[in-house]
Amino acid sequence: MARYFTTKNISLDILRRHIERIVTLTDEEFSLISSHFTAQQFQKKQFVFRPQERVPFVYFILSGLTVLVHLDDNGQEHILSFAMEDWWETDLGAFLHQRHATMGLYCLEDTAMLKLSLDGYNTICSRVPKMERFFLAKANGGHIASQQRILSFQMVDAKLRYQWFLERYPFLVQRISKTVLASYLGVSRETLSRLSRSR
Amino acid sequence: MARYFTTKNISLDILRRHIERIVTLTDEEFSLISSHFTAQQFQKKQFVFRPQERVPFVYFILSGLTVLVHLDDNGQEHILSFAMEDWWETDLGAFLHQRHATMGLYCLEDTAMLKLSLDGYNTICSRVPKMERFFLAKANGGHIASQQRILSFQMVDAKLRYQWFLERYPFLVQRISKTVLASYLGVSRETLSRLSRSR
DNA sequence: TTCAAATAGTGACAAATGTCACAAGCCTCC
DNA sequence: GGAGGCTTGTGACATTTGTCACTATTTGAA
Repeated sequence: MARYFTTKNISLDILRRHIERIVTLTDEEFSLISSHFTAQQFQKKQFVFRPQERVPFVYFILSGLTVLVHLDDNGQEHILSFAMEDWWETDLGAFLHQRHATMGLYCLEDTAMLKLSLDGYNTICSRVPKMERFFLAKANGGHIASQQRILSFQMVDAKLRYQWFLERYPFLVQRISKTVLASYLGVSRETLSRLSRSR
Repeated sequence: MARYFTTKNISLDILRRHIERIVTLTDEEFSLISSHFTAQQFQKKQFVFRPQERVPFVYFILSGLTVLVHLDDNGQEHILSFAMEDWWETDLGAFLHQRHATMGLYCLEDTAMLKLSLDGYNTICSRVPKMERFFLAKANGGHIASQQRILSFQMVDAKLRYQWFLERYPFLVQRISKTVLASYLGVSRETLSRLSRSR
């Protein structure tokens, strides 16, 4: 039991440091905020949520590695984004509008998260208004990152996208399979295999 | 002069209705908000801002049609998004972080806008905190739209992207050239030409 | 350890797309 | 009305990428 509380407190420390990079908080404010988060663990190859399910939470990742995955009509998987330590992830549309998920959140590694419900999210925003600024900063950051990724699809061929990925996320390349990387880059596994050979 | 004020007031009515779809405002709140906006007109083929320039404003479009364009090292243009009546547009990264633009905002038609500076944006957010919720809603909407577009690049070939565009934006198809559409879809002009022929 | 499943590499071929070149049609401005 | 510019369509060909089939290697679980 002691171990449990220790772990939980460490998690909350990580969360607080993360938030305070954007807005500063009093102890009271943070204790109100943190009361809405719940810790949860997932194992490698587990889904946090699947397509078609409800998505009651947004997840703050403490450790591990997940992918946000879309399955198309042919059963093919497409990876929208990776999320790891210190990142927030969810199916944003499904979470905010309380709809069924169009994507799934899948763990590539054992992953520890703090989850926050929409109610908790709204309560936090109304009780600690500056948290709206925090979430706004995160949303803007996500939007900017998505635009960069759109550009990478329009501008450059698969080979250059691969090289960019190597430069930008060298630490990730170690942790994921080529199949997963191919799905993120939007090319077939075979094509990626040839790209990594020819340069 | 009378004409000018009339036009301006109509513009502000549009803005108010737009905001009040998300949050309700008192007259005092709206007058504080609107005092930070300035009307500006652009002609067809004009740049609102170019790559490498500063982007001091976010723009709310009253009428007309613009594209957010990126120029790559080969001088090729790639269209990130269209923006028309009732949409917000800017180079978000450049605006928020006061950096040089990586994209340009170009008018495909004569366009009327209301512009808002970062100072004005921050003032509005601190004086009328619920506006932070409004901007958060817009940012989230933009993020969700960008993710959809990433999926469209990963999932489907150019032909299907073209058909989706036809279904989703039939009104836009009337207003833009095939060359511009090709750049948005991420294919060459010639390929698009062949797609529209074969169905 | 051993066997099955997952992962990765590769060759052959087909399909999709880009690039280059050219011509036809349309619009605008003088 | 004509000249020039912009847009569009199209053919020929090269390149890229996907798909399929097969094999080798690694991983994981019994």
